[in-house]
Amino acid sequence: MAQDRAPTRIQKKNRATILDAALEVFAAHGFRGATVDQIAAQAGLSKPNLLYYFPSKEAIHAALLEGLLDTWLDPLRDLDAQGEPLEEIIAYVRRKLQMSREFPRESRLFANEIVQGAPRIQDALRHDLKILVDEKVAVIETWMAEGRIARVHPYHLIFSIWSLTQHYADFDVQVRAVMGPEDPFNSAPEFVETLYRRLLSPA
Amino acid sequence: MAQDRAPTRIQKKNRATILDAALEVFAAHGFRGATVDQIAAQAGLSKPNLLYYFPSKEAIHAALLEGLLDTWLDPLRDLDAQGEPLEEIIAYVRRKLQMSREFPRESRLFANEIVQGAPRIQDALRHDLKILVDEKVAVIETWMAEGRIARVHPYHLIFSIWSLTQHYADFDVQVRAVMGPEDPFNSAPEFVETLYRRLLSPA
DNA sequence: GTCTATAGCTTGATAGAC
DNA sequence: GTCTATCAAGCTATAGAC
Repeated sequence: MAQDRAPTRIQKKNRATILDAALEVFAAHGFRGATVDQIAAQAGLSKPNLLYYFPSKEAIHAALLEGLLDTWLDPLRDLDAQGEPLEEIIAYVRRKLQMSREFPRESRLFANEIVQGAPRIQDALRHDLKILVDEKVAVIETWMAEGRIARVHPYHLIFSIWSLTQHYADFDVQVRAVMGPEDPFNSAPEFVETLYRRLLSPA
Repeated sequence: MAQDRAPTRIQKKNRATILDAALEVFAAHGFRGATVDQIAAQAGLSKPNLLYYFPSKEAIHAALLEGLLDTWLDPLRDLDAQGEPLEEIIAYVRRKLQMSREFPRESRLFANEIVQGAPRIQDALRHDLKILVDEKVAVIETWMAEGRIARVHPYHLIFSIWSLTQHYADFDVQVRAVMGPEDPFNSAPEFVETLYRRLLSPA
């Protein structure tokens, strides 16, 4: 921030514009592949002006990741231990798929980071992410023990939901290259719902 | 190549060493994030010596991708229309998971490329990949029409196999951050096999 | 707050000795 | 075939005018 006072409207607006531009560029080229020039051009600002709002390229990237991990995990947080097990999980899958559709850039930003070894968010994965997943795995295990959903490895169940749903954002070009003009998001929801109903319906 | 004659043993060995080093570095940092210096160091050569074997960084990357797409699709090519449908698909999933375990660097090389829009292999995706997938989708649709496996969207079925199996290579750090010391590959095969048996067993 | 100009570094690739 | 030295371009970040 340029000053210690509360940000003005212009400052808020410019920071938001920069972050949106940076999301676009980082998602498409990775941290190293993105240049400050590209981000500035995308944001409609000069390079020094952009660096007036953020001290460095690194700082822009960090600001993006920090805000995003929380948002990204919201659908899992909403998984309700008091709800009907199968429907809760299906609803989680649907929310996750919807995020891939609405926020593919955010998904690819994370994908870039994690494929390359998560050098900047490994701590967050080991702490925040692990704690949340462990908590929800406990819920799922209870449901399985009560025979309300079929028994499968709960961690792999969650990984499968992540991989399946994020695939449509992260590997979008490949999916579309194979499917042609048909929009994958038209048919994906029904497929994933069928998959998890058959996998988890009590025997 | 340095000369037009057939490569000597030393040339072959050095080219192989360079490609292996480049795979390591490109997989970990992406094309733009990798430097020729890093690759040379990893290969135990000087930078000019490396560029004696390949004309440019671009050429090394292209050589890697070219050789790899074929290998990567071999498991799908092996899907046999004459075999027992469910067992053929399960065997495909197992082979694919095994490749993620044995060749995680190759998986991440592709992941980096595709997440960033596949600028260098989009043509191969639209031609070679699409042709192969369309052919195998036809086989799967026949099986479904004959009632030998349950009916699901065949393209999404294949995407699900790719995403599920490659997730263990591409998102390895995240998987391990969540699961802790336990090796995900110990329990993954059983999970994916269960998943596809329940999804595809005829009603 | 925003710009032009530029410092200072990293990187891909080449020259030329051995 | 392999090296040291180096060039030219591209990059992040800053200086300083307005």
